[in-house]
Amino acid sequence: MRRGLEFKKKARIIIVDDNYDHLSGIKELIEIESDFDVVATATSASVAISLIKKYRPEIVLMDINMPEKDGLTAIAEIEKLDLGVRTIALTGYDDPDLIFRAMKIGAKGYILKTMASAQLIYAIDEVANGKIYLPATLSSRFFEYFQKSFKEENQTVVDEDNLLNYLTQREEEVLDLLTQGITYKGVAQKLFISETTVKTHVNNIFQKLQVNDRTQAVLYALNNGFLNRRKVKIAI
Amino acid sequence: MRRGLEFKKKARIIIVDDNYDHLSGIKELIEIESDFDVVATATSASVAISLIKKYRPEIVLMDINMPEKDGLTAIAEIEKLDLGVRTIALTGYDDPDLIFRAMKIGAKGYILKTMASAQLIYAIDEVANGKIYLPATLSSRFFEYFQKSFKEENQTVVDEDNLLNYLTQREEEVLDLLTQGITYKGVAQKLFISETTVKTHVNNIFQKLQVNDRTQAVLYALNNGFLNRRKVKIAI
DNA sequence: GAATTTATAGACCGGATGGACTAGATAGCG
DNA sequence: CGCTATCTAGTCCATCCGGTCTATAAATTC
Repeated sequence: MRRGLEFKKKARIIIVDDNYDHLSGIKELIEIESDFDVVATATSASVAISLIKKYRPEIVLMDINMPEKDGLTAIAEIEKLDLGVRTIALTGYDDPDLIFRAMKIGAKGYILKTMASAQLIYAIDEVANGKIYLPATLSSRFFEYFQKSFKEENQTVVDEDNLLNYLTQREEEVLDLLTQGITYKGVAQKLFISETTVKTHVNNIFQKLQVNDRTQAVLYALNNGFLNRRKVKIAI
Repeated sequence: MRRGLEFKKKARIIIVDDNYDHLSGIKELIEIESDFDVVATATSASVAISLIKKYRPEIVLMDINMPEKDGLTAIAEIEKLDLGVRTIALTGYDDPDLIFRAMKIGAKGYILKTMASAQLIYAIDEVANGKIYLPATLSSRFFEYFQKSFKEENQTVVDEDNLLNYLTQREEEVLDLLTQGITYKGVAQKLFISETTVKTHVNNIFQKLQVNDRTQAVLYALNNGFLNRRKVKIAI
């Protein structure tokens, strides 16, 4: 909408697939069924990256299942180049972990090879227009995986027989300051209590967390979600 | 498909919205346009939770923007109950952060009030069938936010003027052991060097990281992705 | 070959930390 | 009221830690 120039500009595409038959199949499909311009193809990730540097396409269709350098690593590298190239992962598997990793490293779309050709064209269109596109089915699978991982994280962090639960409020305050790398004297000043009191609290903390020194206490606190406790309640 | 019983079973729904007009509007819409069964409605989150415990619906439509207890907190609580209730967030805002937080805490869908009624019915249908549903537009926004957060994470962790980069290999080994809560004597034994050597290394580490003690050094290391350095390369 | 960096190690010192006790004040519970 | 938990504070003592300075061998760089 900004300028007339951008409007009818064909998106330029590079296709990467180690299987040459698939490659030419997809190429033909795109050339016949759509308005996009396939400027190059590659059967390996390393060649693809050279081509991308050379042609600076808008879109890259990347097969994930390739020998040698796999597609995910390739996508990560492309993202690191930061050329504004938008990559769509293309694969036969709808494994949630694969989808998650692809989206995490910056893929702008994820399409199954078994999907209808119209879907592929649509995906390219959406991605070329700056959107991120996941078909509803895959999106659903992604979110299941996404939510499961968060659920597990919350459980291990919040629940369980977390020794942090045995700390009194004052002890938590002291530990909180310790996790900021503050010395006993500093803690005493901040809490307006004597240094010996701090030491008493600290020793009790050691007992309860079953550790021997500050560093271990701090590490225990960090590894067991001490800092997250408040956030969980306030932020969500 | 499994049994005749499950096939035509109407999904039972509870609707929550602090605005009574919206509430009845949505209720009517669902009753007229779909086959679902609105078993109850509520204008506050706390009432809603009681009703959910009582009626055990399959689906809850939850308005996010409510005074008192907000919808996100309510969704989190419902998820904690673990009753198998599937919640769909319903709101006027397509703020990516809101979408992200809703999906993170376990919402099974996210619909804008401005969307067509057919979309709402479709969403309920999908969610009732065990899927997670985000309209393509919102899904796209979610992923932008999702990828941005990962990109930032990687940048702050890997690059930048990270003082950890100035450490020698030996110093890194020492720091690594310190981040495990090991004492100087222990480090000396593990590395087969004298304790005074460890102290020398540690003092150099303090200088380079510009900190004053072990705890601060460990905290610096953890906050600046010391442990991730290896993982970043292996995992992806 | 001289200069620099890194890893090693020692001495000395003072302050910080941790362990083991004791103990008073306060608040809550049965 | 007595019991318990919590917060407070103290003493004594041994050890650990951090600061500073010096020094040697090996490796690297110039």
